[in-house]
Amino acid sequence: MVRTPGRDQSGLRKGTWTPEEDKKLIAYVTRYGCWNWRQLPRFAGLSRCGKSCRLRWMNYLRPNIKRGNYSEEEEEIITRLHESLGNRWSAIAAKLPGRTDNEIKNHWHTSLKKKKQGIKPTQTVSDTNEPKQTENYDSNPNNSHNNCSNTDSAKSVPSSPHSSCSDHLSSIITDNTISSSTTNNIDMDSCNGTSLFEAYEEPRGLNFWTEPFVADNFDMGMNDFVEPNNFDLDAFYYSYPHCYPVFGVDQNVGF
DNA sequence: AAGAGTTCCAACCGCGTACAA
DNA sequence: GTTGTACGCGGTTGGAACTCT
Repeated sequence: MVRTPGRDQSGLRKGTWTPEEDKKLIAYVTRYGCWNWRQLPRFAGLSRCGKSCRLRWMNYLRPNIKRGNYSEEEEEIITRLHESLGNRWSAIAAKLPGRTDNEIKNHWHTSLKKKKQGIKPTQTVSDTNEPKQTENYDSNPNNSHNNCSNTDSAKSVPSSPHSSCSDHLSSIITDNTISSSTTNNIDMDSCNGTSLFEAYEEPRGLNFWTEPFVADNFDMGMNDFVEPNNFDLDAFYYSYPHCYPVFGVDQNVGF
């Protein structure tokens, strides 16, 4: 499922994102917003192309992203919209708060298309009572803060089992820098009617409004990224359980 | 137990569009 | 009108996880 990390000809990293890279990207975007995706990785201390950063943020790290099982209601909406819009996944995603076009596209090809064609989709782990262990954020059974378990009980409620997780995320890192500087990039509709501004809490004494982008690390070099004050990795993984490392870290470490 | 086949989804790639110079 | 740059979208792929034989 994950791609082998590698580098392209220009030395930029490719493949799976590491938790460290995620951390850098989130820390940077939540503080400064995505003012220029092409330049962003350089200032964020990432050896990635801007396109890759944008994709990672939009499809995985962005607040309010709903992950996991689709409710029947959501599937119905997707099917209906696909009939009218065709493969315009971004347009469909715009109607489904918290879902990304990529995720919808994948779900369509793996499940809904077959359902529509009358083919019973192959039963997968997610269709059973067994939580799929490959998801980072569900891989730690001892994570007492992870309320986003992929259990079947979630199927009985309209929203995704991960919605609570997303809500939690948004309340913690919802960011007016993002909102103000990237209105084109952040789908405001995906906030379930709650403005990113409204839920925003000033993180750890930082004032995003009074601290200009050029603040402390504008003139830094490629690898001189300075994390926001008192960046706490534990707090980070608490807020972003789905970024919890899959490899190289003791999965049984609870929060 | 082990190898083969299948499924799923994160990530990549290329193209089209928008916009500024 | 042309060119260059940046972004967004949709199609495709890589490979781990899972299932089957």
